[in-house]
Amino acid sequence: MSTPDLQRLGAIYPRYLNAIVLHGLATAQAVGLGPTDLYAVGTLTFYGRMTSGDLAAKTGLTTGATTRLIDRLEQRGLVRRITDPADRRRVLVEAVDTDTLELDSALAPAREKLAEVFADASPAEIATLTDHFERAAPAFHEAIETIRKTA
Amino acid sequence: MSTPDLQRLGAIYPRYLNAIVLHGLATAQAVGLGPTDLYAVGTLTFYGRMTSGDLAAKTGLTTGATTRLIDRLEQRGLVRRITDPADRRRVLVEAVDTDTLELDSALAPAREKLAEVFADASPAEIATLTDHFERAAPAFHEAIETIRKTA
DNA sequence: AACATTATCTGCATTCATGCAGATATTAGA
DNA sequence: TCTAATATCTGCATGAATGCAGATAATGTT
Repeated sequence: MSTPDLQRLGAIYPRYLNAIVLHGLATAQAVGLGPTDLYAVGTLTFYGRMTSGDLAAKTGLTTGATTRLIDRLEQRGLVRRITDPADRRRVLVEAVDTDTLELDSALAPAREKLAEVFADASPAEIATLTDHFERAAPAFHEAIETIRKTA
Repeated sequence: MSTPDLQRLGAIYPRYLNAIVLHGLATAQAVGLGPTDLYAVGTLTFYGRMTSGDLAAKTGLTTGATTRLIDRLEQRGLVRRITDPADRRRVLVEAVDTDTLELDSALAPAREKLAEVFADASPAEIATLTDHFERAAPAFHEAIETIRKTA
């Protein structure tokens, strides 16, 4: 690929990521949750129920801090604790699906504006973007693990 | 565009955004900064010097909290205060360019893995992605403003 | 010149997330 | 059965980010 292409990509990409994270922080603030809390809910929603320990690993918190995190989220009715019948030491945590969540209204502006962006894309372009997202998402997760191991 | 396309996009996109924000949080933790602090530096880096008040608006903090934020970042040598000669009440803040920053090493894993993802894309696909990023970034910024006004 | 407005900073207080170390409950192994 | 290992929880303490209200300094206005 040619250099001008890469230059243009290199110029916008960090700004793009910056904008997404800032939007994530603003969203958390809007719903009155800490960033970690909000994105823990997201993790549980997208990846399904998991043990408290697994959630601790995902978030990078200690198990004690994770207990408290689950406490906060449970109190808000965002997640639910289920004791694992197979191993009663373990606690499975799962997101409560709540479309009633104020989160929806906080995400609405982004949804609307992004809908416009995607609406102007051809089917082929949508496919290209989707392919990219499908590869980039796990890449970020791997990077997170690497960062945690290194640090 | 066809429904299957949109379904696939709708399935991956929230996970993709979740991954990016989680990566942002992990990065902040790795460099020992709060999320707000790290992304304030990013904002200053990408958008250039601005007044303390403008930074307060961008971050959604009060001016008092912003003063403290700048204090923290200045103490770390990440930003610099410059009194505006035209209006000496004002304080311009700018990012100190420091390639030496440990931030670079924290971002390295993501950079490497994303480089692989982008390397497999054709020039046309890169162009599609770049176009998208260029439109999505401002969309997120607009969404942030809308959220703040609403909340 | 006097006053109002604006921009940033400070003192004080509060909230909250988090770590750490030890406690408890459960399971696995010898 | 006794002991070790594992998973989560609790008590305690701490640090850190933030808001708020008032202080300070500079500018604009009449």
